[in-house]
Amino acid sequence: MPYTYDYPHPAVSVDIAIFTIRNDELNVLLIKRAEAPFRGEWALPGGFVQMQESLGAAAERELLEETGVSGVYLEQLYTFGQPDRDPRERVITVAYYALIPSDQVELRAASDAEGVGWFSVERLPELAFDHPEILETAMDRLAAKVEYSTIALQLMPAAFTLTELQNLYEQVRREPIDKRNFRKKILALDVIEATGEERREGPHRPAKLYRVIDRSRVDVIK
Amino acid sequence: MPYTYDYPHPAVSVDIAIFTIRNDELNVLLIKRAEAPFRGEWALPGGFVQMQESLGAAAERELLEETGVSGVYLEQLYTFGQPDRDPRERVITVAYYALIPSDQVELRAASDAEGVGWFSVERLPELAFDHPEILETAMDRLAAKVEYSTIALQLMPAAFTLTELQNLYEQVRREPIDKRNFRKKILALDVIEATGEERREGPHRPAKLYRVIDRSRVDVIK
DNA sequence: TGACTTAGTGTCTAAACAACACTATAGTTC
DNA sequence: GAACTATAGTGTTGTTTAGACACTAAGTCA
Repeated sequence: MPYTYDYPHPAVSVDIAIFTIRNDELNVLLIKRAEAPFRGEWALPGGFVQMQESLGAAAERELLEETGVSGVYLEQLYTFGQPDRDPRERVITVAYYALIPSDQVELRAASDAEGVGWFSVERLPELAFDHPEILETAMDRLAAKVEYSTIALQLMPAAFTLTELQNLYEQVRREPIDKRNFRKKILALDVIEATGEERREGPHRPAKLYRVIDRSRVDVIK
Repeated sequence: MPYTYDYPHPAVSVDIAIFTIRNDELNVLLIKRAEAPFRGEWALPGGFVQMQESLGAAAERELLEETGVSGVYLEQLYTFGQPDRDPRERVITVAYYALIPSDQVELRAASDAEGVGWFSVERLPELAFDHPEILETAMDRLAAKVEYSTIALQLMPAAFTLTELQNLYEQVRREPIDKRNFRKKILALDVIEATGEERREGPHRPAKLYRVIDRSRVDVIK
């Protein structure tokens, strides 16, 4: 059943950079393309926007399909529309990025399901289309927001140590942070609290565990 | 000549919030709609993206058509795609905003040409479509960027006084600024310099004039 | 020449940020 | 059980930045 218009229309898709933390490293979810173009190459998950759904709803739908999660941090990133970015037809893509707490990652995607994989942002494969540019834009946005908001907490699991949190900040910012200054600052924000538990692992002093006080909030700081 | 696709495609447009300063007030350019829907109401200038042009090129084209200017600050803002935002068909719009130095405004739009007008952002008319939301988003972005960059200088003419510049900051931020602190801070950035001229107007001490050192640069500060 | 109006200038206090090193506590080894 | 190892945890000081605050300067005009 064909759809006909008086003048040409582009296709519109959403693509999502889905981040989480695995093995203390920032990871992004990629899909192995099963069809041409770029068959066999890795790409950001995405799909076409349905006519009756909003852009945000399309992004949520893609996120749910690929990871099984919903209700996590999801933000529109940028819209990419170079005329030749897809060799088949003109496709304009509205890119989003999502942050998933590392304990909410479904086994479906976490296990090495065929054609889906988590990749450390330090060791990315070749990407299809203009997805390298999209992913770079997402990482730049994330790095910028980490500086002036509490967005990084959206990646933390239900309980975590301050060392793990500092490690995330250091990865995103790509530079080391002083331990004492970091703890002073993050605790002064009053956005995390000690759970009272601690984690023992290895021949050294156990670390206190913390939780995010209000997961639904991302504060702008300063 | 109809264009046919196997599945439905939305239309894609760009809309631009074009800002300048007129009479010491932040102004935005609006177009009076000549056709339905929202005939006779004011709207942001915009149009459909051509199949062979990039999104940025479409925005530049619209900007040039409406104001006669090019080469000014132009940035993608956000993409709006609620399914019902246009009653005719599904239209997804990629919004941009532009900043025009107040001495580059062409008479065409500056004069009260039929169907085009500059409006103070303090006294806006009713707007068509979801353009109130788009314009609010643009003003929020501008206010945010003024805080941490030198973007405000993109609105200043070739020569201006520090009082005029401070006045712009106060309007965008919607709160008064201390004159001495403002001058200290802006001069310490080393992005403007005295022209050596001064402006005499009215029964009081003349004001020194300044110019932007490098118009093409927008620095992120701090 | 005095009144009026906007331009222009400096100091002090408080807060935020950056640099910096040692003690605590668990597990493991001998 | 003493010594070793590895990571957790903790304060102070100097520097920089931000904010509060009031008077003098230099034109025009009556």
